[in-house]
Parts: sequence; C-alpha cells; structure tokens
Amino acid sequence: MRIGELSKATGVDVETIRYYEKAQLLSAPARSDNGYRTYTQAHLERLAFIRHCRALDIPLAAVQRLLTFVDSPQSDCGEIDQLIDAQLARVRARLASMHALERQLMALRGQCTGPHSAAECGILHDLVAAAHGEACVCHQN
Amino acid sequence: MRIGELSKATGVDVETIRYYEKAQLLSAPARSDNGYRTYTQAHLERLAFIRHCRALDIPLAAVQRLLTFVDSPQSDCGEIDQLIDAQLARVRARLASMHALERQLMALRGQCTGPHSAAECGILHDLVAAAHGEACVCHQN
DNA sequence: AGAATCCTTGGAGTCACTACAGGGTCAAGC
DNA sequence: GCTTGACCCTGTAGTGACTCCAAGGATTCT
Repeated sequence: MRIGELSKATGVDVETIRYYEKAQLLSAPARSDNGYRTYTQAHLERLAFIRHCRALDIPLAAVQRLLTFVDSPQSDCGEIDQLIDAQLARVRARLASMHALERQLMALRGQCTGPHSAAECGILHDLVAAAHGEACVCHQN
Repeated sequence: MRIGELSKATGVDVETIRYYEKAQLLSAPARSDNGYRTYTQAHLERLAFIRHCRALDIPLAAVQRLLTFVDSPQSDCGEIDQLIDAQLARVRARLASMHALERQLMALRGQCTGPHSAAECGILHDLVAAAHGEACVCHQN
C-alpha cells in the first residue's frame, strides 16, 4: 500500500503520516525501487490506533507509551489506567475553565446592545476598567 | 519602571512582556542610558488590558484589533461585538467537543477496574478494537 | 572584591501538525 | 516519443503564544 492509499483508507493526511514516521510513532515502512513507502496492514492498524487516541485528545507522547503496551502484552496495565486518568483530569480541568470563560464572555457581551461608538461601548469600557484594576462584569466573582 | 517591576506589578513574565513588544502589542518603551527598558503607567495599563483579554482566551490578533478601538474611541463598535461573539462561539464549540470527550474517556476508563496485564486491559483492548474498525465503548454513538 | 540579581540580545524549543518549494516517477492519451 | 496530470520524495518554514537558554553587560548587596 502506498502512502496515498493509506491516507485514503484512514482519512489521515499524507503529510501527517510522514510526520508520525519522523516522530517515531509509525515505524518506517519498506521502500519500493523508486523510493516510495510501502505500507502493510500492520501499519494501517497502528495508524488507526494513533488516530483513535488523538480523537480522545491524548498527547502523542502518551500515545507512544500506549503503543509500547500494545507491543508488550504481558506488562502490567497500571500505567495505562494512569494515562487515561491523567487525560480525563486534563479534560475536566479544561472543561471547568471553559465554563467559567463562557460565563465571563456572556456577561461581557451583555454590556453592548446596540450600535454606537467605541467610546460608548460597554464591552470596551469593561475591558479598560479591568486594566485599571476596577471591577469588571466578566471577572466579578 | 523597569521590566522586572512591570512584571511584578502585573504578574506577567518578563519574557512575555518582551514578546508582546516584538509582536507589536506593546509599544517599545524608552531606554535609559544603560539600555534598560523604562515603562510608564500607560504601558502598565495596556499590559493589564492585554492580560485581561488573554484571560478570556481572546487571540492576540483580536486583542490587537481591540487595542486599535481603545486608541480611536470615535469609531463604530460593531467589530468589537463581532470579536466577542466570535470568541464566545469558539468557546462554546470547544466546550461541546470537550463534553463529548469527557464522556468518551469515562466510558473507556470504565473498561479497566483492577490491576492486570496489558493483554487483559479493557482500555487497551478497546483502543485496539477501534483500530480494527470494530465498535469501541468510547465512540459508540 | 565578589556574589547575586537584574538587564540585554538572539535563537531554539514546545505541540501537532500544515504548507510549501523543488524535484523525481509513473500511467494514460495523443 | 511527448505531454499532462497525479502521485511521490526530501527538507524547510510557519502556526500561537509563549518559554527557555546562552552569553554577556549593569547594578546592587555584603
């Protein structure tokens, strides 16, 4: 299978596949006489594994760790749990701060209703007030 | 005020302040005889404004647009509204995908309960199954 | 005087790609 | 045989918003 076919089969961009090879996530495939990469079914599965992990927003370094577990099935799975837990914690922390952000932006957006000049804009006023250390609607609590 | 004092006054890293100057967000300050940057109160306020926007996760390019409105109070504020709306939309889109992510990771985490080998690990099993195109707990729906 | 702290510049590293530039290879059609 | 177009190769640079470091000069404290 050439790189274009692998790309179509997995939906992963050709450049991204080459990037994974350089980043040592995908083993370098055999080359045909003309220098083209020739992939096997094993490569396809490994790539699908990587993309599935990435769909879960797992960093590439953690994906690499997970791949070593795929390759050594006898090892203890404790670190796998830890990796997923860490990822869950990251996602939850980000989620909480994004919720706060949404509230803050909504409060800020509420400061400006109709069309008028920047000088009269409640949003800008609020952002400038915050810069003076004064209270702002978005960071009141 | 020297850069270290500005840094302490605002809680912004010295390197970040220099970065803002290079990125044209903060105007280049005067220099004292020894070449040290000398900041004014106006710089401090501008920096506080930038950081407040960044706390709302507004991209630096958008912050730069906002700063031009601070400098020209007579202009129409329509674009300000648009900027905040765009930011709110970005945050909400990210929020939705992060919620989905949390659900997926929780389902995946539920596959592994006790300590055992990687070969028996439900998490790894699920990730590999997904790589084979089979159903996985995390992307069932 | 020496040490610690501060300041300067410039460049590289982070993450996970993405986008070229400048070439080589191959199959189909004329 | 030649052109066209799709594919492939390598290597490098860019993205955003910093962060870190090296190598040196200035200032301040003891």
